[in-house]
Amino acid sequence: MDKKIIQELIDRYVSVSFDVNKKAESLIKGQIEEDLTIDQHYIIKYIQNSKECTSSELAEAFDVNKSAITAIINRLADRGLIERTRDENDRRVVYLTLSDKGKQLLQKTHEKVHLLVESIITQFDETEITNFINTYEKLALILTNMKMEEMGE
Amino acid sequence: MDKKIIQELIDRYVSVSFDVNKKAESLIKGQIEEDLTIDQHYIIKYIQNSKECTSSELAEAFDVNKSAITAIINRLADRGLIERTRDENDRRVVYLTLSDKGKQLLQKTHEKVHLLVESIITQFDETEITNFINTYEKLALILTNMKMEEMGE
DNA sequence: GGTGAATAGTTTAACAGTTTAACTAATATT
DNA sequence: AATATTAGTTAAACTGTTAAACTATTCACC
Repeated sequence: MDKKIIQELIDRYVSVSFDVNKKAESLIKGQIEEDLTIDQHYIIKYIQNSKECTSSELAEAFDVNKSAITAIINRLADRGLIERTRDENDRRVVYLTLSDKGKQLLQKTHEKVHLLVESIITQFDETEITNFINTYEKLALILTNMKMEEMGE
Repeated sequence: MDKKIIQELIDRYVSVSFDVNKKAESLIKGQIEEDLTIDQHYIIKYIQNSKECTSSELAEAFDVNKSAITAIINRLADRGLIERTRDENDRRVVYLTLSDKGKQLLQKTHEKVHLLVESIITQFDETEITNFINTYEKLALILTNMKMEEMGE
């Protein structure tokens, strides 16, 4: 690839990804139910989609210290959205699950976000958006590999 | 478009964008100089690229209240990275500029981030990445319009 | 089988970022 | 001239974050 073209692509990518992230985040904020923060929403969502979720897994997934997770989980547990259950075989481990209240909250937000994303996605033609998501997923894979290499060092 | 396909695309998009954001952010964190936070980095970057930057403009661009910007700018000004200058014609307005120290810091990070993004981008072929960025920019445009409609309500 | 290392999670202190509301100072409106 | 609007700051309260020290449990292995 030509050097100049690469430089231009880099600039465009850096700029557009910042832009889209900011705006998408602010749109999602608008869809979230009842005073949940965006981080709390993502934590709840992750717990729902994970089979046996632990604090360590969350810390790994969100790339923060475990104590940051403890703080968030405490707030959500205080509000009755999350429940903690000790593993009977390994009593160090605490499994996190959503309460019914937590599930309901997530469900409402999930539907709203889906509608929002749908209203955006359908403005593209199918080939374009499919290609886009395919490349996006390749990018995710590359980033995962880079992170793993970084860990391995 | 078929309903099922749309649903699948939505799920994939929501999932992959979360994934890429988390990982990209953590990679960028690793490139930032001297204890700047990622928000501080983006603020400095924005000030550099804007002609006559004010707190109000930053608050708009980052979608937060002006008082949040004041707090960040205070910290950066205390460290001598940013300077404030009052507008002589409208003395309510304060222009924000980078000090030499601030510019140097940004430059170093900028180079590192560029190298990082370059090492990623060059793993794709030119057509694919160009198409990807084109679509990404369309998406940015759609989100901008949605935000503007929201404001207009 | 007991000792030391590793693991899961919590606590605490300190700080960054955020919102809301009240405020100051300057400019615009009428 | 009086009133409203605008730019920015301050203060209080909260969320998210790290680093370091801690508890409780399990693992390794001699």
